[in-house]
Amino acid sequence: MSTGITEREQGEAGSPGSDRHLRADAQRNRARILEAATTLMAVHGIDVPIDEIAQLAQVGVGTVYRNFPTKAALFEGLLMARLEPLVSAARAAADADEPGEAFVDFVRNLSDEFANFKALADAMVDSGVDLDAAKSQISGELISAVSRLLERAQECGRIRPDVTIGDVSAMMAGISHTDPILMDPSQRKRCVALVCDSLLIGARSVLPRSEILQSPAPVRTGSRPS
Amino acid sequence: MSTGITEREQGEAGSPGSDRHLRADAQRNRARILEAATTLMAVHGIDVPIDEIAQLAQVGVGTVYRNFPTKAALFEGLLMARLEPLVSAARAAADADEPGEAFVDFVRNLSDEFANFKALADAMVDSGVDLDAAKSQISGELISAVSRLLERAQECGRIRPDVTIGDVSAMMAGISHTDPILMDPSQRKRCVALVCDSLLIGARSVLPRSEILQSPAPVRTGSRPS
DNA sequence: TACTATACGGAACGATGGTTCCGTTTGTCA
DNA sequence: TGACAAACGGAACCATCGTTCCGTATAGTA
Repeated sequence: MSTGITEREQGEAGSPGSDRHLRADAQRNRARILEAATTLMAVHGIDVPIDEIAQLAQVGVGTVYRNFPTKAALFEGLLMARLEPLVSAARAAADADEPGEAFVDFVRNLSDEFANFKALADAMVDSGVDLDAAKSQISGELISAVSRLLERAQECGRIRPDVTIGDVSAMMAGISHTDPILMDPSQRKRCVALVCDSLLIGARSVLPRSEILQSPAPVRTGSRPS
Repeated sequence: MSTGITEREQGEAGSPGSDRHLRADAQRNRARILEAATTLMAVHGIDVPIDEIAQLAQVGVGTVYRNFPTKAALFEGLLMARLEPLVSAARAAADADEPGEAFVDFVRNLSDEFANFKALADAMVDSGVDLDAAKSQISGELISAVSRLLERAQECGRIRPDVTIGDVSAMMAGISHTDPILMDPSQRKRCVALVCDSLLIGARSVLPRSEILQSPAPVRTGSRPS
Protein backbone atom coordinates (compact mmCIF):
# COMPACT_ATOMS: atom_id res chain seq x y z
CA MET A 1 0.00 0.00 0.00
CA SER A 2 1.36 3.33 -0.95
CA THR A 3 2.16 5.87 1.72
CA GLY A 4 2.00 9.55 1.09
CA ILE A 5 5.38 9.69 -0.55
CA THR A 6 5.16 11.30 -3.93
CA GLU A 7 7.80 11.04 -6.58
CA ARG A 8 9.67 14.01 -7.93
CA GLU A 9 12.93 14.79 -9.58
CA GLN A 10 15.51 12.63 -7.94
CA GLY A 11 19.18 12.87 -7.21
CA GLU A 12 21.13 14.73 -4.60
CA ALA A 13 19.57 18.09 -3.84
CA GLY A 14 19.53 20.11 -6.98
CA SER A 15 23.26 19.76 -7.39
CA PRO A 16 23.75 22.84 -9.58
CA GLY A 17 27.37 22.61 -10.69
CA SER A 18 27.94 19.21 -9.15
CA ASP A 19 31.16 20.11 -7.32
CA ARG A 20 29.88 23.37 -5.98
CA HIS A 21 31.57 24.58 -2.84
CA LEU A 22 29.86 23.47 0.35
CA ARG A 23 30.40 25.44 3.48
CA ALA A 24 32.24 23.55 6.21
CA ASP A 25 29.20 23.33 8.46
CA ALA A 26 27.10 22.13 5.56
CA GLN A 27 29.55 19.33 4.81
CA ARG A 28 29.58 18.31 8.44
CA ASN A 29 25.81 18.27 8.59
CA ARG A 30 25.44 16.30 5.40
CA ALA A 31 27.78 13.66 6.77
CA ARG A 32 25.84 13.53 10.01
CA ILE A 33 22.54 13.14 8.19
CA LEU A 34 23.89 10.24 6.16
CA GLU A 35 25.25 8.61 9.27
CA ALA A 36 22.00 9.02 11.20
CA ALA A 37 19.90 7.80 8.30
CA THR A 38 22.11 4.75 7.90
CA THR A 39 21.82 3.92 11.57
CA LEU A 40 18.07 4.29 11.71
CA MET A 41 17.22 2.77 8.34
CA ALA A 42 19.38 -0.21 9.13
CA VAL A 43 17.13 -1.04 12.06
CA HIS A 44 13.74 0.35 11.06
CA GLY A 45 13.95 0.30 7.29
CA ILE A 46 12.11 2.89 5.30
CA ASP A 47 9.59 3.44 8.09
CA VAL A 48 11.68 6.04 9.86
CA PRO A 49 10.31 9.58 10.15
CA ILE A 50 12.56 12.27 8.74
CA ASP A 51 12.19 14.12 12.04
CA GLU A 52 13.94 11.29 13.84
CA ILE A 53 16.78 11.25 11.38
CA ALA A 54 17.13 15.01 11.79
CA GLN A 55 17.06 14.69 15.55
CA LEU A 56 19.72 12.00 15.66
CA ALA A 57 21.85 14.07 13.29
CA GLN A 58 21.28 17.09 15.56
CA VAL A 59 19.97 19.05 12.64
CA GLY A 60 16.65 20.60 11.65
CA VAL A 61 14.35 18.90 9.12
CA GLY A 62 14.98 21.76 6.76
CA THR A 63 18.62 20.81 6.60
CA VAL A 64 17.76 17.26 5.67
CA TYR A 65 15.58 18.50 2.83
CA ARG A 66 18.27 20.87 1.66
CA ASN A 67 20.51 17.86 1.12
CA PHE A 68 17.96 15.40 -0.22
CA PRO A 69 14.90 16.63 -2.08
CA THR A 70 12.66 13.86 -0.77
CA LYS A 71 12.75 11.02 1.69
CA ALA A 72 12.83 8.63 -1.23
CA ALA A 73 15.98 10.30 -2.56
CA LEU A 74 17.73 9.86 0.77
CA PHE A 75 16.54 6.28 0.95
CA GLU A 76 17.77 5.57 -2.53
CA GLY A 77 21.17 7.06 -1.92
CA LEU A 78 21.76 4.74 0.99
CA LEU A 79 20.27 1.81 -0.84
CA MET A 80 22.47 2.15 -3.89
CA ALA A 81 25.55 2.45 -1.73
CA ARG A 82 24.63 -0.86 -0.15
CA LEU A 83 23.69 -2.53 -3.39
CA GLU A 84 26.86 -1.82 -5.33
CA PRO A 85 29.16 -4.05 -3.27
CA LEU A 86 26.63 -6.84 -3.59
CA VAL A 87 26.68 -6.58 -7.36
CA SER A 88 30.46 -6.77 -7.32
CA ALA A 89 30.36 -9.74 -5.02
CA ALA A 90 27.89 -11.56 -7.25
CA ARG A 91 30.06 -10.93 -10.30
CA ALA A 92 33.16 -12.14 -8.50
CA ALA A 93 31.31 -15.23 -7.32
CA ALA A 94 30.19 -16.02 -10.85
CA ASP A 95 33.84 -16.09 -11.88
CA ALA A 96 34.93 -18.23 -8.96
CA ASP A 97 36.45 -21.65 -9.44
CA GLU A 98 33.68 -23.39 -7.57
CA PRO A 99 30.47 -21.57 -8.41
CA GLY A 100 28.40 -23.95 -6.31
CA GLU A 101 30.13 -22.98 -3.09
CA ALA A 102 30.38 -19.40 -4.24
CA PHE A 103 26.63 -19.35 -4.78
CA VAL A 104 25.88 -20.63 -1.31
CA ASP A 105 28.32 -18.17 0.22
CA PHE A 106 26.79 -15.33 -1.73
CA VAL A 107 23.28 -16.24 -0.63
CA ARG A 108 24.45 -16.29 2.96
CA ASN A 109 26.06 -12.89 2.64
CA LEU A 110 23.03 -11.49 0.90
CA SER A 111 20.83 -12.66 3.73
CA ASP A 112 23.18 -11.08 6.25
CA GLU A 113 23.13 -7.81 4.38
CA PHE A 114 19.36 -7.80 4.29
CA ALA A 115 19.24 -8.48 7.99
CA ASN A 116 21.85 -5.86 8.84
CA PHE A 117 20.19 -3.15 6.80
CA LYS A 118 16.46 -3.52 6.94
CA ALA A 119 15.85 -0.83 4.33
CA LEU A 120 17.41 -3.17 1.80
CA ALA A 121 14.86 -5.83 2.61
CA ASP A 122 12.10 -3.23 2.51
CA ALA A 123 13.19 -2.36 -0.99
CA MET A 124 12.35 -5.87 -2.13
CA VAL A 125 8.70 -5.54 -1.23
CA ASP A 126 6.20 -2.81 -1.74
CA SER A 127 7.49 -0.40 0.84
CA GLY A 128 5.45 2.55 -0.27
CA VAL A 129 8.26 4.46 -1.90
CA ASP A 130 8.33 4.81 -5.63
CA LEU A 131 11.81 3.68 -6.43
CA ASP A 132 12.90 5.20 -9.64
CA ALA A 133 14.98 4.33 -12.64
CA ALA A 134 18.38 4.49 -10.94
CA LYS A 135 17.35 2.08 -8.25
CA SER A 136 15.66 -0.22 -10.65
CA GLN A 137 18.77 -0.20 -12.80
CA ILE A 138 21.22 -1.18 -10.10
CA SER A 139 18.75 -3.72 -8.80
CA GLY A 140 18.50 -5.09 -12.33
CA GLU A 141 22.29 -5.36 -12.34
CA LEU A 142 22.17 -7.36 -9.16
CA ILE A 143 19.56 -9.68 -10.62
CA SER A 144 21.56 -10.26 -13.75
CA ALA A 145 24.78 -10.83 -11.83
CA VAL A 146 23.05 -13.37 -9.62
CA SER A 147 21.48 -14.97 -12.68
CA ARG A 148 24.90 -15.57 -14.14
CA LEU A 149 26.15 -16.92 -10.84
CA LEU A 150 23.17 -19.26 -10.70
CA GLU A 151 23.69 -20.44 -14.26
CA ARG A 152 27.33 -21.21 -13.67
CA ALA A 153 26.52 -23.10 -10.47
CA GLN A 154 23.94 -25.08 -12.40
CA GLU A 155 26.34 -25.77 -15.26
CA CYS A 156 28.82 -27.34 -12.93
CA GLY A 157 26.10 -29.53 -11.49
CA ARG A 158 25.87 -28.17 -7.98
CA ILE A 159 22.47 -26.51 -8.18
CA ARG A 160 19.21 -28.09 -9.33
CA PRO A 161 18.69 -27.25 -13.00
CA ASP A 162 15.01 -26.49 -12.53
CA VAL A 163 15.67 -23.63 -10.11
CA THR A 164 15.17 -20.15 -11.55
CA ILE A 165 16.39 -16.71 -10.59
CA GLY A 166 12.78 -15.97 -9.72
CA ASP A 167 12.85 -18.74 -7.14
CA VAL A 168 16.04 -17.41 -5.63
CA SER A 169 14.80 -13.80 -5.53
CA ALA A 170 11.47 -14.72 -4.06
CA MET A 171 12.90 -16.92 -1.37
CA MET A 172 15.55 -14.41 -0.39
CA ALA A 173 12.95 -11.68 -0.25
CA GLY A 174 10.75 -13.84 1.90
CA ILE A 175 13.42 -14.84 4.34
CA SER A 176 14.81 -11.34 4.54
CA HIS A 177 11.61 -9.47 5.07
CA THR A 178 10.09 -11.54 7.80
CA ASP A 179 9.52 -10.04 11.21
CA PRO A 180 12.94 -10.03 12.89
CA ILE A 181 11.41 -11.37 16.08
CA LEU A 182 9.94 -14.43 14.41
CA MET A 183 13.09 -14.61 12.33
CA ASP A 184 15.93 -13.98 14.75
CA PRO A 185 19.52 -14.29 13.49
CA SER A 186 19.95 -17.97 14.26
CA GLN A 187 16.53 -18.77 12.86
CA ARG A 188 17.39 -16.88 9.73
CA LYS A 189 20.62 -18.82 9.32
CA ARG A 190 18.70 -22.07 9.70
CA CYS A 191 16.25 -21.00 7.02
CA VAL A 192 18.99 -19.95 4.66
CA ALA A 193 20.59 -23.34 5.19
CA LEU A 194 17.33 -25.10 4.47
CA VAL A 195 16.77 -23.07 1.34
CA CYS A 196 20.29 -23.84 0.17
CA ASP A 197 19.65 -27.50 0.84
CA SER A 198 16.63 -27.31 -1.39
CA LEU A 199 18.61 -25.70 -4.19
CA LEU A 200 21.73 -27.84 -4.03
CA ILE A 201 22.12 -31.24 -5.59
CA GLY A 202 23.40 -33.90 -3.25
CA ALA A 203 24.76 -32.72 0.08
CA ARG A 204 22.20 -31.74 2.68
CA SER A 205 22.85 -29.36 5.54
CA VAL A 206 25.23 -26.72 4.46
CA LEU A 207 25.29 -25.67 8.09
CA PRO A 208 27.36 -27.58 10.64
CA ARG A 209 25.29 -30.06 12.63
CA SER A 210 25.84 -28.13 15.82
CA GLU A 211 24.09 -25.17 14.34
CA ILE A 212 21.32 -26.93 12.50
CA LEU A 213 20.63 -29.06 15.56
CA GLN A 214 20.63 -26.28 18.09
CA SER A 215 17.60 -25.99 20.33
CA PRO A 216 14.62 -24.51 18.56
CA ALA A 217 14.24 -20.78 18.75
CA PRO A 218 11.31 -19.64 20.89
CA VAL A 219 8.21 -19.38 18.78
CA ARG A 220 6.39 -16.12 18.65
CA THR A 221 2.67 -16.49 18.45
CA GLY A 222 1.61 -13.07 17.45
CA SER A 223 1.25 -10.41 20.12
CA ARG A 224 4.28 -8.45 21.10
CA PRO A 225 5.12 -6.29 24.08
CA SER A 226 4.35 -2.74 23.08
CA MET B 1 7.05 0.00 13.01
CA SER B 2 3.89 0.81 14.88
CA THR B 3 1.19 2.76 13.11
CA GLY B 4 -1.16 5.00 14.97
CA ILE B 5 -3.31 2.16 16.17
CA THR B 6 -3.62 2.15 19.91
CA GLU B 7 -4.74 -0.78 21.96
CA ARG B 8 -7.84 -0.73 24.08
CA GLU B 9 -10.32 -3.13 25.49
CA GLN B 10 -11.00 -5.71 22.85
CA GLY B 11 -13.89 -7.89 21.85
CA GLU B 12 -17.02 -7.20 19.91
CA ALA B 13 -18.38 -3.77 20.67
CA GLY B 14 -19.10 -3.56 24.34
CA SER B 15 -21.32 -6.61 24.15
CA PRO B 16 -23.39 -5.84 27.26
CA GLY B 17 -25.49 -8.96 27.75
CA SER B 18 -23.89 -10.89 24.98
CA ASP B 19 -27.12 -11.98 23.28
CA ARG B 20 -28.72 -8.59 23.37
CA HIS B 21 -31.35 -7.90 20.79
CA LEU B 22 -30.06 -6.28 17.63
CA ARG B 23 -32.41 -4.32 15.48
CA ALA B 24 -32.93 -5.77 12.02
CA ASP B 25 -31.10 -2.97 10.24
CA ALA B 26 -28.24 -3.27 12.68
CA GLN B 27 -27.90 -6.98 11.96
CA ARG B 28 -27.93 -6.31 8.25
CA ASN B 29 -25.30 -3.62 8.58
CA ARG B 30 -23.05 -5.71 10.74
CA ALA B 31 -23.15 -8.47 8.17
CA ARG B 32 -22.35 -6.02 5.41
CA ILE B 33 -19.41 -4.60 7.35
CA LEU B 34 -17.98 -8.06 7.90
CA GLU B 35 -18.40 -8.89 4.25
CA ALA B 36 -16.79 -5.66 3.08
CA ALA B 37 -13.92 -6.00 5.53
CA THR B 38 -13.31 -9.56 4.43
CA THR B 39 -13.23 -8.55 0.79
CA LEU B 40 -10.85 -5.65 1.32
CA MET B 41 -8.58 -7.21 3.92
CA ALA B 42 -8.20 -10.28 1.76
CA VAL B 43 -6.59 -8.16 -0.91
CA HIS B 44 -4.99 -5.29 0.99
CA GLY B 45 -4.38 -6.84 4.37
CA ILE B 46 -4.53 -4.68 7.46
CA ASP B 47 -3.65 -1.57 5.44
CA VAL B 48 -7.22 -0.79 4.54
CA PRO B 49 -8.76 2.46 5.78
CA ILE B 50 -11.92 2.06 7.83
CA ASP B 51 -13.55 4.63 5.58
CA GLU B 52 -13.17 2.32 2.61
CA ILE B 53 -14.68 -0.58 4.47
CA ALA B 54 -17.58 1.64 5.51
CA GLN B 55 -18.02 2.85 1.96
CA LEU B 56 -18.08 -0.63 0.47
CA ALA B 57 -20.52 -1.70 3.15
CA GLN B 58 -22.67 1.35 2.32
CA VAL B 59 -22.53 2.44 5.92
CA GLY B 60 -21.07 5.36 7.88
CA VAL B 61 -17.81 5.01 9.80
CA GLY B 62 -19.76 5.48 13.01
CA THR B 63 -21.63 2.27 12.30
CA VAL B 64 -18.40 0.37 11.88
CA TYR B 65 -17.18 1.65 15.23
CA ARG B 66 -20.48 0.79 16.88
CA ASN B 67 -19.88 -2.82 15.92
CA PHE B 68 -16.15 -3.01 16.51
CA PRO B 69 -14.49 -0.76 19.07
CA THR B 70 -11.27 -0.43 17.10
CA LYS B 71 -9.88 -1.38 13.75
CA ALA B 72 -7.75 -3.97 15.49
CA ALA B 73 -10.86 -5.61 16.92
CA LEU B 74 -12.42 -5.91 13.48
CA PHE B 75 -9.17 -7.25 12.12
CA GLU B 76 -8.94 -9.80 14.88
CA GLY B 77 -12.48 -10.98 14.42
CA LEU B 78 -11.84 -11.80 10.80
CA LEU B 79 -8.47 -13.27 11.57
CA MET B 80 -9.76 -15.68 14.17
CA ALA B 81 -12.54 -16.83 11.88
CA ARG B 82 -9.90 -17.68 9.30
CA LEU B 83 -7.55 -19.29 11.76
CA GLU B 84 -9.99 -21.73 13.34
CA PRO B 85 -10.44 -23.97 10.28
CA LEU B 86 -6.67 -24.08 9.89
CA VAL B 87 -6.28 -25.33 13.44
CA SER B 88 -8.86 -28.04 12.77
CA ALA B 89 -7.12 -28.98 9.55
CA ALA B 90 -3.77 -29.24 11.29
CA ARG B 91 -5.24 -31.49 13.99
CA ALA B 92 -6.90 -33.70 11.44
CA ALA B 93 -3.66 -33.92 9.48
CA ALA B 94 -1.75 -34.93 12.58
CA ASP B 95 -4.12 -37.88 12.96
CA ALA B 96 -3.90 -38.87 9.30
CA ASP B 97 -2.57 -42.25 8.24
CA GLU B 98 0.31 -40.74 6.32
CA PRO B 99 1.48 -37.69 8.25
CA GLY B 100 4.24 -36.98 5.75
CA GLU B 101 1.85 -36.38 2.89
CA ALA B 102 -0.62 -34.73 5.24
CA PHE B 103 2.09 -32.32 6.32
CA VAL B 104 2.95 -31.32 2.80
CA ASP B 105 -0.72 -30.92 1.93
CA PHE B 106 -1.26 -28.81 5.00
CA VAL B 107 1.65 -26.55 4.18
CA ARG B 108 0.28 -26.08 0.68
CA ASN B 109 -3.14 -25.17 1.99
CA LEU B 110 -1.67 -22.84 4.57
CA SER B 111 0.22 -21.02 1.86
CA ASP B 112 -2.93 -20.74 -0.21
CA GLU B 113 -4.84 -19.35 2.74
CA PHE B 114 -2.16 -16.76 3.36
CA ALA B 115 -2.23 -15.76 -0.27
CA ASN B 116 -6.01 -15.62 -0.44
CA PHE B 117 -6.34 -13.52 2.68
CA LYS B 118 -3.48 -11.10 2.95
CA ALA B 119 -4.46 -9.96 6.43
CA LEU B 120 -3.52 -13.42 7.65
CA ALA B 121 -0.04 -13.01 6.27
CA ASP B 122 0.16 -9.51 7.73
CA ALA B 123 -0.61 -10.99 11.11
CA MET B 124 2.58 -13.01 10.94
CA VAL B 125 4.78 -9.96 10.76
CA ASP B 126 4.76 -6.72 12.63
CA SER B 127 1.78 -5.17 10.96
CA GLY B 128 1.39 -2.31 13.38
CA VAL B 129 -1.61 -3.68 15.19
CA ASP B 130 -1.25 -4.90 18.72
CA LEU B 131 -2.81 -8.29 18.54
CA ASP B 132 -4.09 -9.23 21.92
CA ALA B 133 -4.50 -12.29 24.06
CA ALA B 134 -7.31 -13.92 22.07
CA LYS B 135 -5.37 -13.76 18.85
CA SER B 136 -2.23 -14.92 20.46
CA GLN B 137 -4.12 -17.84 21.99
CA ILE B 138 -5.63 -19.15 18.78
CA SER B 139 -2.37 -18.60 17.01
CA GLY B 140 -0.71 -20.59 19.78
CA GLU B 141 -3.22 -23.35 19.13
CA LEU B 142 -2.26 -23.36 15.48
CA ILE B 143 1.40 -23.56 16.35
CA SER B 144 0.87 -26.45 18.70
CA ALA B 145 -1.32 -28.31 16.24
CA VAL B 146 1.29 -27.90 13.52
CA SER B 147 3.98 -28.95 15.97
CA ARG B 148 2.20 -32.21 16.57
CA LEU B 149 1.73 -32.71 12.85
CA LEU B 150 5.42 -32.05 12.31
CA GLU B 151 6.43 -34.47 15.06
CA ARG B 152 4.29 -37.23 13.67
CA ALA B 153 5.65 -36.67 10.18
CA GLN B 154 9.15 -36.83 11.60
CA GLU B 155 8.38 -39.98 13.59
CA CYS B 156 7.34 -41.80 10.47
CA GLY B 157 10.54 -40.76 8.77
CA ARG B 158 9.19 -38.45 6.10
CA ILE B 159 10.51 -35.12 7.42
CA ARG B 160 14.07 -34.27 8.41
CA PRO B 161 14.45 -34.77 12.15
CA ASP B 162 16.44 -31.56 12.57
CA VAL B 163 13.62 -29.35 11.32
CA THR B 164 11.81 -27.39 14.01
CA ILE B 165 8.43 -25.73 14.21
CA GLY B 166 10.34 -22.46 14.25
CA ASP B 167 11.78 -23.29 10.85
CA VAL B 168 8.37 -24.10 9.46
CA SER B 169 6.74 -20.97 10.90
CA ALA B 170 9.50 -18.69 9.71
CA MET B 171 9.58 -20.07 6.21
CA MET B 172 5.84 -19.98 5.83
CA ALA B 173 5.78 -16.42 7.10
CA GLY B 174 8.48 -15.48 4.65
CA ILE B 175 6.88 -17.05 1.63
CA SER B 176 3.47 -15.72 2.53
CA HIS B 177 4.34 -12.16 3.20
CA THR B 178 6.41 -11.40 0.16
CA ASP B 179 5.27 -8.80 -2.32
CA PRO B 180 2.56 -10.52 -4.36
CA ILE B 181 4.09 -9.17 -7.56
CA LEU B 182 7.48 -10.66 -6.90
CA MET B 183 5.69 -13.72 -5.57
CA ASP B 184 2.86 -14.41 -7.97
CA PRO B 185 0.73 -17.54 -7.51
CA SER B 186 2.85 -19.83 -9.63
CA GLN B 187 6.04 -18.50 -8.10
CA ARG B 188 4.60 -19.07 -4.68
CA LYS B 189 3.75 -22.66 -5.52
CA ARG B 190 7.26 -23.21 -6.75
CA CYS B 191 8.68 -21.83 -3.52
CA VAL B 192 6.39 -23.94 -1.40
CA ALA B 193 7.52 -26.95 -3.38
CA LEU B 194 11.15 -26.04 -2.83
CA VAL B 195 10.60 -25.55 0.87
CA CYS B 196 8.85 -28.88 1.09
CA ASP B 197 11.75 -30.48 -0.75
CA SER B 198 14.08 -29.06 1.84
CA LEU B 199 12.01 -30.47 4.67
CA LEU B 200 11.27 -33.91 3.25
CA ILE B 201 13.59 -36.87 3.36
CA GLY B 202 14.15 -38.55 0.03
CA ALA B 203 11.82 -37.50 -2.77
CA ARG B 204 12.54 -34.18 -4.41
CA SER B 205 9.98 -32.11 -6.24
CA VAL B 206 6.66 -32.52 -4.63
CA LEU B 207 5.30 -30.59 -7.60
CA PRO B 208 4.74 -32.30 -10.91
CA ARG B 209 7.64 -31.74 -13.31
CA SER B 210 5.47 -29.75 -15.66
CA GLU B 211 4.88 -27.24 -12.95
CA ILE B 212 8.35 -27.04 -11.48
CA LEU B 213 9.82 -26.80 -14.96
CA GLN B 214 7.53 -24.13 -16.26
CA SER B 215 9.12 -21.07 -17.74
CA PRO B 216 10.53 -18.71 -15.13
CA ALA B 217 8.21 -16.03 -13.86
CA PRO B 218 9.16 -12.51 -14.92
CA VAL B 219 11.51 -10.99 -12.41
CA ARG B 220 10.58 -7.74 -10.83
CA THR B 221 13.51 -5.48 -10.18
CA GLY B 222 12.09 -2.96 -7.81
CA SER B 223 10.12 -0.12 -9.24
CA ARG B 224 6.52 -0.63 -9.99
CA PRO B 225 4.03 1.17 -12.17
CA SER B 226 2.24 3.58 -9.91
C1' DT C 1 35.63 43.62 12.05
C1' DA C 2 31.86 44.18 8.91
C1' DC C 3 29.32 42.33 5.14
C1' DT C 4 26.82 38.94 2.62
C1' DA C 5 25.81 34.66 0.49
C1' DT C 6 24.98 30.36 2.36
C1' DA C 7 22.94 27.47 5.49
C1' DC C 8 20.19 26.73 9.54
C1' DG C 9 16.03 25.50 12.52
C1' DG C 10 11.68 24.50 13.31
C1' DA C 11 6.94 26.28 12.99
C1' DA C 12 3.41 25.61 9.82
C1' DC C 13 1.01 23.27 6.04
C1' DG C 14 -1.48 19.50 3.83
C1' DA C 15 -2.68 14.77 3.37
C1' DT C 16 -3.89 10.51 5.49
C1' DG C 17 -6.24 7.73 8.67
C1' DG C 18 -8.11 6.21 13.33
C1' DT C 19 -11.67 7.60 16.48
C1' DT C 20 -15.40 10.40 18.65
C1' DC C 21 -19.57 13.04 18.92
C1' DC C 22 -24.01 14.51 18.21
C1' DG C 23 -28.03 15.79 15.58
C1' DT C 24 -31.08 12.94 12.72
C1' DT C 25 -33.44 8.77 11.20
C1' DT C 26 -35.73 4.43 11.82
C1' DG C 27 -37.22 -0.16 13.64
C1' DT C 28 -40.04 -1.86 17.15
C1' DC C 29 -43.67 -2.12 20.25
C1' DA C 30 -47.87 -0.80 22.40
C1' DT D 1 -50.14 5.42 14.43
C1' DG D 2 -47.32 7.58 17.94
C1' DA D 3 -43.44 7.39 20.97
C1' DC D 4 -38.92 6.22 22.04
C1' DA D 5 -34.84 3.61 22.38
C1' DA D 6 -31.64 2.03 19.13
C1' DA D 7 -28.96 2.89 15.36
C1' DC D 8 -27.36 5.86 11.75
C1' DG D 9 -24.14 9.06 9.11
C1' DG D 10 -20.50 11.77 8.53
C1' DA D 11 -18.39 16.09 10.07
C1' DA D 12 -14.93 17.03 13.19
C1' DC D 13 -11.03 15.91 16.06
C1' DC D 14 -6.46 14.35 16.82
C1' DA D 15 -2.05 12.32 15.78
C1' DT D 16 1.43 11.26 12.45
C1' DC D 17 4.44 12.38 8.82
C1' DG D 18 6.27 14.33 4.43
C1' DT D 19 7.33 18.79 2.88
C1' DT D 20 7.73 23.97 2.57
C1' DC D 21 8.78 28.56 4.10
C1' DC D 22 10.94 32.26 6.13
C1' DG D 23 13.19 34.78 9.77
C1' DT D 24 17.71 34.01 11.92
C1' DA D 25 22.57 32.58 12.43
C1' DT D 26 27.11 32.00 10.66
C1' DA D 27 31.23 30.71 7.60
C1' DG D 28 33.98 32.88 4.48
C1' DT D 29 35.99 37.01 2.74
C1' DA D 30 37.74 41.68 2.26
